[in-house]
Amino acid sequence: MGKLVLIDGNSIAYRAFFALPLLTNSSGIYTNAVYGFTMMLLKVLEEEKPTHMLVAFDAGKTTFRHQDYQEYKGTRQKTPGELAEQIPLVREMLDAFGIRHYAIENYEADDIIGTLARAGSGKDLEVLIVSGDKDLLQLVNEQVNVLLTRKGVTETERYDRKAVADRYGLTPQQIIDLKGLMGDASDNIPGIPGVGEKTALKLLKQFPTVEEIVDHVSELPGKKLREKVETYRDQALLSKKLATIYTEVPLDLQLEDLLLAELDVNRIADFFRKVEFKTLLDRLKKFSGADEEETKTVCEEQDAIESVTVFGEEARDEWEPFLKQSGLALFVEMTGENPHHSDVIGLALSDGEKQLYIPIEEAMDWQAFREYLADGERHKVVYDVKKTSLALKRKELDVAGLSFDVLLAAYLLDPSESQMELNEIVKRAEAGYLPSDEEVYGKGAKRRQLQGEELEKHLARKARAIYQVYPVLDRQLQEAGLDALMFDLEMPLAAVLANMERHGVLVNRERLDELGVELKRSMDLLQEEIYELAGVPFNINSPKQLGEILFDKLGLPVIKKTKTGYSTSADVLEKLAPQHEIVEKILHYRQVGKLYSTYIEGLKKEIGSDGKIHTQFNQTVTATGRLSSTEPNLQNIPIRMEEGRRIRQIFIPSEPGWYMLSADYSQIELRVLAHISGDANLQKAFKEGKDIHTQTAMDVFGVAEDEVTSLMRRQAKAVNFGILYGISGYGLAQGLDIPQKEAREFIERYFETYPGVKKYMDSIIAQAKQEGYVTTLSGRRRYLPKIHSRNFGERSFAERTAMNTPIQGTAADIIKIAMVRLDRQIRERGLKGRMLLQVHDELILEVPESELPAMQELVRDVMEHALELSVPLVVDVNCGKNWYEAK
DNA sequence: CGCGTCACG
DNA sequence: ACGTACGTGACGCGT
Repeated sequence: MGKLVLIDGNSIAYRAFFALPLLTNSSGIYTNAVYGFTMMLLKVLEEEKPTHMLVAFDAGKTTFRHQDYQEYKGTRQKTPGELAEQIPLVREMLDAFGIRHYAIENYEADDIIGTLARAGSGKDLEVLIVSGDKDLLQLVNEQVNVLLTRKGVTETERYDRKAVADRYGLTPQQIIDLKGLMGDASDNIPGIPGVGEKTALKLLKQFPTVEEIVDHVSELPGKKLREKVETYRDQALLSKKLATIYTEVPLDLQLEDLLLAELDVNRIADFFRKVEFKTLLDRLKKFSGADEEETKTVCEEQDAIESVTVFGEEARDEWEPFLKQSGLALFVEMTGENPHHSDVIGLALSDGEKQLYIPIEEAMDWQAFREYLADGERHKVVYDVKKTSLALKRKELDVAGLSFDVLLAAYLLDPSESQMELNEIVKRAEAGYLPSDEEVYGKGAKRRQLQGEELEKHLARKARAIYQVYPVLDRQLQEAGLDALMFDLEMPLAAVLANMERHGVLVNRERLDELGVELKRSMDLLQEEIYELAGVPFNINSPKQLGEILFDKLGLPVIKKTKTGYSTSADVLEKLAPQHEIVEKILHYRQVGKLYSTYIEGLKKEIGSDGKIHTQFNQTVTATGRLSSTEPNLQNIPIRMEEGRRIRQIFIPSEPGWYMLSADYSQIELRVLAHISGDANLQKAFKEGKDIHTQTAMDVFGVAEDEVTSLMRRQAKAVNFGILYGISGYGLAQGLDIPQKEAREFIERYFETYPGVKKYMDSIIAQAKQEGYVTTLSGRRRYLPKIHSRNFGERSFAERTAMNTPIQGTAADIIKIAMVRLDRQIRERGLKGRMLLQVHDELILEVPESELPAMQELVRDVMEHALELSVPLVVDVNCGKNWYEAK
């Protein structure tokens, strides 16, 4: 029996376009949709082994559906130009594969697919439909399955009758009824207003079709619902009709026309070369009969390393000219992930043709190499500059001229993909092929250290990949206007961070132990009391067991549920506190338990033999441009509650008589908002040095300063936070624990007071839709493909992100600029004090007593003038004998 | 290894 | 009707 695969061309191209970053090839042509489409196609060919195939496209703007309903797809946004221009290329690609594509006036791709699916199953073919559109599910039957894209283009979900039933509780035919009732915003199909998926499914459980539902209106539950169904009866029937795929399109092709011929690998390879899909050339192998000379050479060229030399003493003279070059790629291999606790194994260098592997002992013993490393004039390209320099400094090798980090470049080009592996970067840049670390090293327990030739070859391969990917990324950075951010900010910052990490923060071990004993005692006591009140001992840390005790045994009311059972989160427990004295004890136990396990035991494990903690500041993780901190995370040390705040007492200066100095920006994000929104009122408040939350309370509640109650200020503060996060009535209601209606009124009044902010929020969303990304003041980008999503939740999330990212990201830019400048100033002035930590809007330094006045002034000056905004930046500086006291 | 929870800005 | 506040990382539990 044969297999017919039918692809919804527009849908897949659209998915591919938004799933992949908007990358161009060297002639400036956008190719992301073609690339994604091709990936999907290769996957289907590989996994499904079809005998027949067709890709259906929509033809013109109007279809037979417009006769019934003129507004059909009336709200649909215009296809972005960057996508539209790729459609002819998609057709060209299909031609290269010898795959038929088809469009016909007056009908949509769906109808072509429907017609052929019926024809195919009539001819005893197994049929598989590939689309991103759930509507196609209506075509499912015993012979017809649907493959829906889930995330991106290559992650898919297969639907047969059972899968449709599991997901919707409906038969495939009823998908039409579902849409008839709930409508479809993206196609502008109205359905019944006020009926969503939930209500529609409920109705369809009662009666199987729209027709029967409207015929039995009187038997439906709820007066409102009956009225709605009654009023919109015809609209529902029309909607169903619109949603129904027409399966009798007059097609001028036969099933035989869709028969797949053997792939013409050369023709495909020509196309791939034309559009510069270098990595896809590799995958072609699987389809070719190995004797295809051309592709074979291309592929082998790409993954085989012929020339790797392992450095030995005898070769020293021979390799010295190699080291004279500037622009070599350098990769350093360590025994583990954490550069503070791992050892260096060896290094690999590449000039794109020759690769040299040097075991670390040899490297340290080779003078010419030491000179090469230390020479800032000879540039080195690396993957992860911070880790590389930490590794080399650990071996007391001087290093200079690490001038391009492909990891940082990849991050700036698309910060949504956190900590990209080298093979990912190479794949995206279409600059060759590299296996993933997981493939090479194995994962979990199977992870192993490579040895001998395997190690040498792999590192050589990595070094060469770095060399090859560098020019691509360098050009992409320039094209995106991200080069200044790269070379003037992130690269210099990496060096600053490396020094902070390497120096570490000294811990007062004695104080840590004291606090530990105290917390443990408190925990044991609370545990006893909780067991007593519960009448039975249980694991308080298990949400499952705790839920059973609170809600089953003690019968407390269930306020919120999670996927897996009762919610026992703090906000739920706070509401239950008045009902039973056990609740307060549990809250306290949780708090103390957290402090003990994360901050006492957790930090203890991280103290090194030098008595210090060396965190890692990750520069390529967050989507907004902030840093993150791991192993341990020193950016979330408690401060809000006094009990936890004392943890800060354990962090002390590393030299006797020195002080901890903390400098934090006051309201930096709201000031950034005032600047970028240009709102006159908000700017005025900051220029006059007002307490911003009090000012907001005065404006929003229309009262004088002395009439602002603490409740009003608290609520105004929550509104200000909400604004920064991309406000919604629901979110603010949650934050303040008030009805949504009230929250919406607050927001409305806020926007009346600060109309510039409202204007900014609207325009930034429009901009995100237009450009596909948003930027910070320094031009840092974040792509938001989901801003076009037809899924409300996804789209709303993208919109909030569009509002928040420029604010959070600009604040991140500002403190990063300050750090680079402060570091330079400290060195130029020959000061001994040094930066230790950064906590998003705060810098922590350790400083000798004699430098305190100068350093306070310097830090404040540098931080306040990192970027000149239309409102002043204000920095508070404090110092003390430990971090706790520097408040 | 995913989930719930909670620490921070 | 939809279903979230934005950005992170670490811990303990239980599959």
